[in-house]
Amino acid sequence: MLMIAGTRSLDFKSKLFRGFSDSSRLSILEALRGGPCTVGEVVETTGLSQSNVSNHLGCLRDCGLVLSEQQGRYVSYRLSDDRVGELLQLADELLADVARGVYECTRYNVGVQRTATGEAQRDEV
Amino acid sequence: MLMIAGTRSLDFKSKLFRGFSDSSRLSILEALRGGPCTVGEVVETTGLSQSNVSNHLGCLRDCGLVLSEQQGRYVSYRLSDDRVGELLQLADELLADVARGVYECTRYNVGVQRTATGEAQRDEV
DNA sequence: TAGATATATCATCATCTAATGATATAATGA
DNA sequence: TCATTATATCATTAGATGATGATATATCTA
Repeated sequence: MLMIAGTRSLDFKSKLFRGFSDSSRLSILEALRGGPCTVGEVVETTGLSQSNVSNHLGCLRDCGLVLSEQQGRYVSYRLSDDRVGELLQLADELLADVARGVYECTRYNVGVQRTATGEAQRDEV
Repeated sequence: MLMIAGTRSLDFKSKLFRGFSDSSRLSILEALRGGPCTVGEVVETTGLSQSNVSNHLGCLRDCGLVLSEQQGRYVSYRLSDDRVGELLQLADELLADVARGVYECTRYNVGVQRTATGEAQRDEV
């Protein structure tokens, strides 16, 4: 059996992409693209619940996509690397061309996320 | 409530990234990086089961990441856009620097995939 | 036409995952 | 110190997801 790449490295890479593969985490990353934010600011910007944001930020930090820094009783988060933003940008550009395909893809129900208040359901493409 | 980006476009993007967020799909995409392949060739290269590969290819096609072309009783698949490969490349480079974080991230058990024969479990980073 | 080959589809099931709500921890200020 | 604020942790639960195995659908060839 020929493996084209080490399964271990594929696991790493899939784990990396998994950081981007959830709309809540994406909204957090997009928020941080504008510069460092405290947890509270991310909560405010994204409309997600505090515990949810904290969990996702922990996930993103564990995976190396964001860095955190304690500042008094606040914790400031920021993207760990310019390439995180580059990946998001490249995805935007790719999406612009394959949007129809992604739109029609119904294999995953990513559009039906549960939220605390339902506010984040607003659609404004 | 201020949304930093349309939730609809975030859904699209998360769906796009979801195509990359599974090690089986990544192995398929890596296989196709070398050029077009039939389903059988992908099965051979990745060591995944035929129905599994077919399901994932269908997923990747629905999401616009690959294109398919019937050739007799074979179906040839290829990456839909150079930027798909670019995303993989950029991820490789980012991974090289944040590898420690991703390695230590234990929030997702991506390393414990079930396979038909277990052959794909071989680790060769 | 019949059999073989290549691919797709689909139900099932075990497992994974995100959101919630409650609670814990930590830092600040009165 | 005590109350408040900011963030983290964790168990629970509903729902999503990947692999499998059986089967269906073409397509080719003898």
